[in-house]
Amino acid sequence: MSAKVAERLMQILGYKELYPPQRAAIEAGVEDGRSLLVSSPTASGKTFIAMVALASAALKGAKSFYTAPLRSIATEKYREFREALTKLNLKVGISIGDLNVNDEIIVNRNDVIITTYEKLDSIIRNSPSIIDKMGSLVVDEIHYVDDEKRGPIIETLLSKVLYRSRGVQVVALSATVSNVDEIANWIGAKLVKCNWRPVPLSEGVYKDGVIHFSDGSKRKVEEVSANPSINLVVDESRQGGQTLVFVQSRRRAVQLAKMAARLPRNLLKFNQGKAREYAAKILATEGPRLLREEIAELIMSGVSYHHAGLSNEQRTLIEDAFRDGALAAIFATPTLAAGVNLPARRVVIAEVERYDESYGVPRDIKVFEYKQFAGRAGRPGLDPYGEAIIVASRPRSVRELMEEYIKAKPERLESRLYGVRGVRHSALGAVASGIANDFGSLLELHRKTLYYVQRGEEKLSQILRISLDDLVAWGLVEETNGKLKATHLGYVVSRTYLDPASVPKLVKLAKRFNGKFTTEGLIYIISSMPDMNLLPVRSSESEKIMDMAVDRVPTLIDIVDWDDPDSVAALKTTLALLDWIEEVPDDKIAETYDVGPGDVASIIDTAKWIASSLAEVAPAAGLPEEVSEKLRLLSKRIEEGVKPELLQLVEIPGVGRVRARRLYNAGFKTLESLATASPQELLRIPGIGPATVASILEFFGRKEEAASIKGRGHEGVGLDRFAA
DNA sequence: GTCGTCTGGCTTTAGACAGCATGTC
DNA sequence: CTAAAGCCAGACGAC
Repeated sequence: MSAKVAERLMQILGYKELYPPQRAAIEAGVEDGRSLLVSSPTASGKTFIAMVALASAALKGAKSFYTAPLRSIATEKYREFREALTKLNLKVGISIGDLNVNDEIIVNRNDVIITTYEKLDSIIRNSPSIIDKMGSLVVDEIHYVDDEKRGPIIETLLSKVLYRSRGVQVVALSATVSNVDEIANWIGAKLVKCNWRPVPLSEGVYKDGVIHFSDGSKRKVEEVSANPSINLVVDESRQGGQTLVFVQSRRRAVQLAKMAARLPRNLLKFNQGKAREYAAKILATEGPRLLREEIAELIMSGVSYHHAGLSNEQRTLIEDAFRDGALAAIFATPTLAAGVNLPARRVVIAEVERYDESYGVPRDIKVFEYKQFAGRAGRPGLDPYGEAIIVASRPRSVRELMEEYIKAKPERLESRLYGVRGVRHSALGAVASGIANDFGSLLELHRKTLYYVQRGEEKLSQILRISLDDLVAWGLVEETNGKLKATHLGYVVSRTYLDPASVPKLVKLAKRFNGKFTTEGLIYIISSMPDMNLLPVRSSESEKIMDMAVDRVPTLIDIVDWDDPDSVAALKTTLALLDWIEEVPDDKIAETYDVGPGDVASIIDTAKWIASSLAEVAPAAGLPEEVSEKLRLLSKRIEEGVKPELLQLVEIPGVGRVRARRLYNAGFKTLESLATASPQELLRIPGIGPATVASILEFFGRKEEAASIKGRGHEGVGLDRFAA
């Protein structure tokens, strides 16, 4: 039966024939549990190969796992897999960090489980025996091993699977890189390498009004604007196609989008009706009003920008708008290249230099990154071809860029496990979950990393020794007679998934606070943890931050190390979070701290995770129980963005911080007082409409009343200015 | 003296995973 | 280490 899996999937998906890499993968034995490394361009059908592997193993009664670097990718694949695999009577589940689910239930109830890397790592930590039931593991975007931050997770995650079970089928999917054979060797996989693309790609360099394609052909572009990228957008739009323009800074993305929007109306082709719809949807999102209006206006002109300063909702809307033909172009930072599938006929790489923080100078992007951008060119089934065009900046010659990028081979993938941070994390997880119980087994386990394959035993052993010594010194692991065992604290830290280095940092700061933990003090501790992501501090800004601190958090003045930029950034982040839980409107926060709504959302998300994790860690680290309670409360407040008195009210679906405050101020201070409120009374409160009232009534089980309210029609969303 | 413009120096610069609880988009 | 654009202060010039 297993040999038929691919055929059955073809039928389900309506495929008539397979793409070359798919055929190659079948021939190589995906259906029979062979481990594979599939290296082929974007959109060459790797998802189908993943499906075949997952389904084949699951149909034999084993658990199949699919793991990816981003929640958005995981969600996209979840929908796709569920759609197809349910028809084979397989159950598909997803477990990622922002969904409220129990991993064990998800794993037990489903045949195919979709996760992010970290989530799968965490699942394995909590129950390593899952590996024994694992039939197939698909690791998507495995080239992420080369990522400074996330790479070590993939390596050590995979090392645990490879170490514990020789039978698991690992199907690794990768973009094209030069050392694929080495990667295949690492995971013990057969290499399926293929450069075939579903849509032919032509690559070129644009300079002084002419596109020089790599095949020698040229195309003259009318210079309607002073900006080369915009000329390329207009040129493509005239031919009826869409363009993605990749830039290397947010500001640049915004600026170019605005420039394009000022173009004479007839130069860009896009669906104006749809554009209006999406502009209205953007206006209805959360976040600063000015920013929403700015994007809405841009969309009305058929363009938008796209970067991580936007909220996820806004980003998704912009992507949808592009897919729907409402936009002629998107000007994006590299987020868009890494995320969900969003192809365009033309891709413009507006600049190949990017400022590099670690060196303090601009550097050229990698060939690999260029190929990732270029991979977005050409929509399968829609475009006869795709184009990737690099814009030559003034000092660059066409030939230089052609040699350095278009004709160049992508770089090797290098292990990033050289730092102690990743190894510490992995070692603690291995010891706490019982996968390793002495230095020997720990070393054995880490021999299954790419780092070992590339750097050898000596270096690995050194890093491991240092990491272990740290863990012992911090009281997370005990080493007696060569046997390793996690302490209670070690178990807790491992389970929370915090960086083990959080512990010494927490202990040190706790001492500084001398037993007095105020709300701002705790937020500062949260912001100082190694896992926190901090708001950027401009050099001209530190004085302003100091003034605000004197005013608002005088207790922190002596705690902050003013010479340490990270400490100042933690303070800035603390102030923003404090505003958030004091119910300052989010657009006000974004403005005060000069960041986008996406940045605010990001610190909130991280802070609430760290807060609740620290609540677990604190007692184990010897801090009073009351600190834990405060942290738990704080985590809730950060999640909802409210003062303590609103925590009850925000439990109601449809009631967030704003509506809760309105209800509270109208006298409904508790759930009890709301439970018996009359609908008419509630409707009189400004900002509380029929939909909200219905939701409140439903929450209290007053179904009939809720239904009668719902019947009264909908409110407009206040988007009249865009209504034709 | 006041206003407007030019210029040179200084500043800034991408992204985003993880816990817990509960029968799940 | 190989950039480029915004911003601001100060210089300069016209009146």
